[in-house]
Amino acid sequence: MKNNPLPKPTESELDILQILWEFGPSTVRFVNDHLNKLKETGYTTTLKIMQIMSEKGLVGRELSGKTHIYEAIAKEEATQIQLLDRFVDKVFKGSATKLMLQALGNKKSSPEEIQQIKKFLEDLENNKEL
Amino acid sequence: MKNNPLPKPTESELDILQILWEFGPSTVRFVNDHLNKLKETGYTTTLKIMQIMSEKGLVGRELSGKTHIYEAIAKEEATQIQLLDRFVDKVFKGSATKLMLQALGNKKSSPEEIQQIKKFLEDLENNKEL
DNA sequence: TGTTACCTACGAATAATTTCGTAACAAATA
DNA sequence: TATTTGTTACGAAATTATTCGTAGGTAACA
Repeated sequence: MKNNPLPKPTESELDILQILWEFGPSTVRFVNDHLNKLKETGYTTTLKIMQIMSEKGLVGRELSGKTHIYEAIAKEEATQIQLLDRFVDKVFKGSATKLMLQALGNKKSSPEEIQQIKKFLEDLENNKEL
Repeated sequence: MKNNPLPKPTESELDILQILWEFGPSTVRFVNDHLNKLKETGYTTTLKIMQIMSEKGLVGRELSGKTHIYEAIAKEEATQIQLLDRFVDKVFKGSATKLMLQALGNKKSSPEEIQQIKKFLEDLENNKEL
């Protein structure tokens, strides 16, 4: 039971977190079934990784009957921000603007999404506190 | 001398690419010195990774006297886009918009940068071809 | 009861990445 | 000439992440 900042999840761990974030507390069986829609993964592989995540504090678990129910402790937004920060530094030398222009130029956004972003930018300009 | 798509660079390889992108063709010594401003790294470690990058085709090299001059073959923008695509999929389930709102909300952008992004968005709306 | 079906725990194999020691060579230098 | 310095090549150790086999348990069930 450490009290340290949560470690950066590995790729496999992130796959599992995505499922826990989307569906809430789940069994290994449930997570593994969903994982297998994405990529072939053995049950004990998923189990092992979830056990490791539990040791790291990324997830919590409780016994329900004979099986464990796992729950994400790492929160979705906080994890995204943590990874985004690292990524911007590593790949865009810290320039979030560069990243955004690149993302905008490359991935197609719908007119609605563009509106959404514009609105957000205007809010940002009008009110520095968000 | 393969003709395949360039592989995704590892983290260490990316550190080296950043230096080659910034300073142009360089020796191992030069790259290692710059790397050491970022993190302690032995000379032969850097050499080894650059040799591997050469095998993978991420960099080219030519002999100049007795030392090699290395040059990035993987281009900066193309590499950033490649990594960004993967990242958006993995971390934001493919939603570039979500990523941008997060990046905007978290990293502080200057008014000039916000203007730049707004202008870009307007161009996007007016003219789908950029 | 015995067989099947699930579950956990855990060690170990595999794979991918990073680090570094050592050898060999050549050029500069004391 | 002998030593120091700087280079490449290469193998292998170390580290980190992933995968999986196997053992042991319990519950359902034929």
